[in-house]
Amino acid sequence: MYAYTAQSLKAELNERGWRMTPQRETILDAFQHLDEGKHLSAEDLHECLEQTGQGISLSTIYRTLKLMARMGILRELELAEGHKHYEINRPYPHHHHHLICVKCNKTLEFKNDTALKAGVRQAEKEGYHLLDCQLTIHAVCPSCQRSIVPI
Amino acid sequence: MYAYTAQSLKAELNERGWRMTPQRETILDAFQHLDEGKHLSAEDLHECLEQTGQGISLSTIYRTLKLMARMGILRELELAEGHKHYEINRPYPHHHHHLICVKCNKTLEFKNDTALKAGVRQAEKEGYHLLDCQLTIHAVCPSCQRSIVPI
DNA sequence: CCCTTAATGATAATTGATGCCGATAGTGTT
DNA sequence: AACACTATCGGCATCAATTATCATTAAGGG
Ligand SMILES: [Zn+2]
Ligand SMILES: [Zn+2]
Ligand SMILES: [Zn+2]
Ligand SMILES: [Zn+2]
Repeated sequence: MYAYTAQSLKAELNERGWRMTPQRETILDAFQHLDEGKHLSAEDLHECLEQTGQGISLSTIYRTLKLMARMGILRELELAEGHKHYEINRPYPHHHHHLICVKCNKTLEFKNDTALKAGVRQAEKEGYHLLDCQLTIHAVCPSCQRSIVPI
Repeated sequence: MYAYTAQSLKAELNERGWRMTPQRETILDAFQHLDEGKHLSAEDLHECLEQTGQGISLSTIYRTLKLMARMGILRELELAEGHKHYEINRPYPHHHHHLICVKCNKTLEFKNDTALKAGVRQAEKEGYHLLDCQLTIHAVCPSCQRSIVPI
């Protein structure tokens, strides 16, 4: 969980016999310039890059998101919309968690070092190499509690 | 997050103008008798009930799992296999979290009251009605760290 | 017991994600 | 700088998990 640059990503890829490509750099760059609190799905990213004239095929987007998540560069989030979202995996003290309303899908971010430390400690204890640690809260937000809409 | 019975489920459903059905009771019962550490997908549950002669259509299974998750009776888990898993949402001190190897999908359960409390406190602070709180750790297990298989 | 309508079951449709393959282009080497 | 090797790309076909549809059934309140 450290901050990646195009250079350090290339180094890590080459070390494993893999390659740096313009597409991978573009995608890393997109996430590095994404505002805190924003999360992109594969489709989101695809459209977003299309609009800035940096179009990348959807296949490559899916492949790269999965690759970067498994390298620990991106966090794979299961919010409440039926598909994965991604954000860059910033180290402490930027690390945060998510509070999700299951009715309206509104998502709040919050920080909690205790939970983070608990995750780090548990991974260490079991000898696991940590990639990401997220405290996810499913709940009903105040306005949805008042609404009469079923479930 | 309290322990449901067929009676209390019926009461809560009726209160919202919904109905208790044999299928819903069967599914609640299946999860209540599931060993700790077991997680079922919709397909798993479908086959499992089929074998004990309590067959329920897959449509109803999907509908009921989603309903119960949104009522807070079941926890919806995003493990590492591309489809959702469910388990009953037991209150403290049975409440637990998951440590997942992203390479082999092996999943360990562990308890951590600190993380649970942090989640409860955060939900309260924002005025959210808590349904579930899970600390999910994505990592690489010791044996997968030694393996040469790419990512 | 009856009426209203929520819920079921069977099937079709959707869709997020992956597999495939010929074409392209990084990387290490000569 | 040119080359060889092969990882990666783009476009498209495919898969599998989930959702939508709708006629039929049955729960629950009066
Ligand atoms: Zn976030
Ligand atoms: Zn809400
Ligand atoms: Zn569990
Ligand atoms: Zn593993």
